[in-house]
Amino acid sequence: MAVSLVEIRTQHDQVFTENCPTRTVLDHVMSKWGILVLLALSEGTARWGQLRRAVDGISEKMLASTLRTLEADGLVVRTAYPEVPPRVEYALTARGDELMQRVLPLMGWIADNADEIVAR
Amino acid sequence: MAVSLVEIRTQHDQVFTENCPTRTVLDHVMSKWGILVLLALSEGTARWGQLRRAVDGISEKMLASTLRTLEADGLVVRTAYPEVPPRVEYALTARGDELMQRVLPLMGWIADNADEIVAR
DNA sequence: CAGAATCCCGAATGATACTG
DNA sequence: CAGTATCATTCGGGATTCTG
Repeated sequence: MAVSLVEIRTQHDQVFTENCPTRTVLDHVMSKWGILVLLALSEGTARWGQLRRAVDGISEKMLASTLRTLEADGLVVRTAYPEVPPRVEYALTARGDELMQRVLPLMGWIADNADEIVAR
Repeated sequence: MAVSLVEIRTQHDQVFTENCPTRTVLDHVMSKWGILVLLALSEGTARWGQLRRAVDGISEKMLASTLRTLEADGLVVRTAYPEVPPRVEYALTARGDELMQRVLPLMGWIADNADEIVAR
């Protein structure tokens, strides 16, 4: 796995420039809510209401639009069950799970170091 | 190292809630420009002009404010040399470097998968 | 060269109310 | 329960100009 920017560049000539697909993915995944929704889903399948409570502070509007973006990116799957009352479940796709394997160590580090960083 | 949200929670009771320091760090590091500036610096020390060119599309205003935020967070050091014309160098701190060790695998994965994700 | 200061617009976000 | 619709608002961020 590439562990330096130089290595990444050896395999991609146009990385992280404007209009590069990587910028789009960055915007979706690293967005304020995107990463928190993905984080919540990293624990497993969750329903709309669960996500709303798990992602502290998110509005219904932002949860909806974030989920739609992540679903369009193929990182999240939405499953609606034809029941009354309605039940809808969200889960990571295989690709989403792969992504979160890279994100979780980062989130762990942030959780460990946030106090010191913000304190200064 | 923590590799799941459950593990992270065992060590931190208030993780990723609103008003939690982690949210602040997330906003700084995962911001549109923050991560790209950090990425550019992961290759080593760089001057203002180099950063401006390395981070494609960034305005002077955003470069300045991003650098100030990252410096205040202790992730970047600024060194000004008392010369004419002025020379200023930016570099990752030890903490910044530690952070980027977690970020780079993620960026590599994004570079590898961005095309497929956006194509859909 | 390396910024700081100002002005300003539009997209992103939030709050609220409503619906299948 | 799981959303959508609408409106009000903020503020990220670009363009421009100026300075040590």
